[in-house]
Amino acid sequence: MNSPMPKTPRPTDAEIEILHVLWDRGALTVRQVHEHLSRTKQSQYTTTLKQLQVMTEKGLVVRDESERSHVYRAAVARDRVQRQITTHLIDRVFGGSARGMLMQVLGSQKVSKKELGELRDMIDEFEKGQKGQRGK
Amino acid sequence: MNSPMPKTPRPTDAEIEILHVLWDRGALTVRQVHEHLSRTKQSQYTTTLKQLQVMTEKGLVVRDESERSHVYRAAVARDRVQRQITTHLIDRVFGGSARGMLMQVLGSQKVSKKELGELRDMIDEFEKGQKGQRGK
DNA sequence: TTTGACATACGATAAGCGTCGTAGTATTGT
DNA sequence: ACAATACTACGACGCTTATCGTATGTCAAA
Repeated sequence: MNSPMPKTPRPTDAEIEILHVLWDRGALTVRQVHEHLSRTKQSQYTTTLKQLQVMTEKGLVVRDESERSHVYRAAVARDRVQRQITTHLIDRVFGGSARGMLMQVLGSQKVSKKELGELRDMIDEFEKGQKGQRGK
Repeated sequence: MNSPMPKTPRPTDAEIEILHVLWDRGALTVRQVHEHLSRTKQSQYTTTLKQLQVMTEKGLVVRDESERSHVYRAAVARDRVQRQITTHLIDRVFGGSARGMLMQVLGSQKVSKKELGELRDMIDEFEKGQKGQRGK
């Protein structure tokens, strides 16, 4: 059988920034994407254009060329990318231990008390839902 | 007051691989580091050497040149780097939401049932320990 | 119909990363 | 003493990322 999933490359930081815009707003023209980016950072229009063109080649976005102003939309799902990158981080930085990474996040100041409560609820959910999951 | 923390740059993937060796084994010569790396990947000795030299300039490792074979050790703590990189990921990929990232990890198949239990214990720990933490 | 606003295409550049070869110097074994 | 061995320094190369300028095409308004 041939490869079922061409498997897009991990997006770079700049690419993720663009993907966030597309994930949030759907299909946009280059100008619209550039508009949103300009709120935070400052860059030239052609930079955004070029970025989108490269991302098209990588398969990260798809382009509708039927109109004069091409319309782009994300070709990769947000949670797919989030998982892809997170998995890579766990492997490289935490030696493959998801538990190690969770401890790190819990230990840092990035999670509030309220969020801890929510998190425990989530865990209860998962424990209930997934019975015989493959353990590591 | 002057800058209190020179703040080392985020290590690259290749650099992290080397740091793991140093973190696990303490102070090593280039040859020793290269030995360990050779178990997994295949590369030339001078590649490891150059890498270590660059890392020295970046402040990621420190070098003892008193002997002919220089001895390197990590200049950045493992958990510091782990936090640094994880924080960056949360910011760029999850829009600053640690909770979002935790959900992603919990949702993926990377955490076994047993680990979920451990994780809840950890949460209880943290909830008990840190009373008035600054919420997000 | 000419001109200006707006699009895309594409080449160029600078910086960073990973990799290696080669040169030069010191150490050691015969 | 000298050849083989081991070590560091360093330049170079190919690749990717991020950024931009310029060329060129299109369309509508004056």
